[in-house]
Amino acid sequence: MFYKMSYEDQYSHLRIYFQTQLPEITDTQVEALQAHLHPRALRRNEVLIRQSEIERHGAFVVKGCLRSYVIDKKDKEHIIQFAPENWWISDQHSMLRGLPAAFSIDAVEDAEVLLFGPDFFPLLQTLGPAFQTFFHTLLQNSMAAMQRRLISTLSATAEERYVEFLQMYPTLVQRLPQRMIAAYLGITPESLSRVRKELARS
Amino acid sequence: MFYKMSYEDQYSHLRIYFQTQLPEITDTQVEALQAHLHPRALRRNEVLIRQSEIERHGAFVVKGCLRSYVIDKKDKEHIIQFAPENWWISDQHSMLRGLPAAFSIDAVEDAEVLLFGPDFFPLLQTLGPAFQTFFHTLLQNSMAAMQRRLISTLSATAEERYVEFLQMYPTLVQRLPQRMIAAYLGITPESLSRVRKELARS
DNA sequence: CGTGGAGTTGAATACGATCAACACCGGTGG
DNA sequence: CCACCGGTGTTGATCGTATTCAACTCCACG
Repeated sequence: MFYKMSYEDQYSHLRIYFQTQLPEITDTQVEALQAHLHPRALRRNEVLIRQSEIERHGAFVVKGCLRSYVIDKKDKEHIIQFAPENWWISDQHSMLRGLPAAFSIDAVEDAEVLLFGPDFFPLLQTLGPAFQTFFHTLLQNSMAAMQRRLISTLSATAEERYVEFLQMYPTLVQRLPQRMIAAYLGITPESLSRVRKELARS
Repeated sequence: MFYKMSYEDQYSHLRIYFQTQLPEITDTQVEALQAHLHPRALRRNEVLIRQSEIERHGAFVVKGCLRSYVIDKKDKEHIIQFAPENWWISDQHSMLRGLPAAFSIDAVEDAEVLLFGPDFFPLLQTLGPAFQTFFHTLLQNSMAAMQRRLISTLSATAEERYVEFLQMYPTLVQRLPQRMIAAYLGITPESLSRVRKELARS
């Protein structure tokens, strides 16, 4: 049975999120944000954005977990990002330009999200510099995280990367099937299985 | 002999850059930018930012080529980015927060740069939304490029990645020593040498 | 029930790393 | 001016890590 959170709950979740992140936020500003964020429920495996199609929205995750991923020429799946509660996930690059999405986004678990469209970013400008700084900082943090991950991919073994992943997302790990962790780390499910076996031995 | 461009030339280069990227820019705005950008000449191999140290500036490259890179625990060098003419290079994440730099930046060739400090970003806010959008877009493009590179690193062979690199930076390749291309691709110089040999055969 | 996906294990393979030797400059100092 | 030297790139032989392919178990779910 799929539990459905009420929309009021989703918005109150959003309000708490922003009040935590931006304490000086006003009720008026929260309402303006709500007006541009549309609640939607996703079932496990349900696809929100499909690679190569033009779908101009992104999501704030209220509950559950989403992922963005690509399928390469060799039909292998590569996960770019996991987005559990309170994360933003979107392909801003293509969304803002109306280009085909560079990757797919779907739900790893049953999820509740708030969708936003291209109109969301102009809205931020009207809400003052604190908001722009906030989202700019989010983007910078993503960038820094992506750089660390790239270096790790270039320099560390499968085992080292798996251990890093465990440390980085200790709670998330338990919610993800192993084949997805493997797809995130860039190794085969078989290799991950062996790595885990080896770690268990010690 | 190290040719030194006059500072006037550097600023005129900057003006042309912005007039191309943001046609509606005014002379007043360009002057405001110039006031926050400080010319500096770099010799080949000269270090601008040293990993783990707090150095609160970034650079716009007028001439020559810079690179950002990290040294991992195994003493291997990994290049994050090359920045030839008209590129911005900095560690915004640590610069804005006064944190130790996540990576080093040095000059691959003799170079002329314009340095900016943490005061540069507040300045942009005063220059209007077009500037914020412009730099936001730059950051988004970097992010998209980094994602493509991550996927490529996870899914493609050394040879495929080298060919991609050739296509992506056809002119730059000739200016870079092979060991740096190897450090960017995440392979050893020996492997790159073999890849090139193999490609030459066909 | 029983069926198909997820995870595990084994054996053979491939790709790139490592270590070592050598050729080829380009720059420096005698 | 030339001799030398360190860094760069090349080539060969060997090794290690992860992939591939295949078989099997175990649940979760219809």
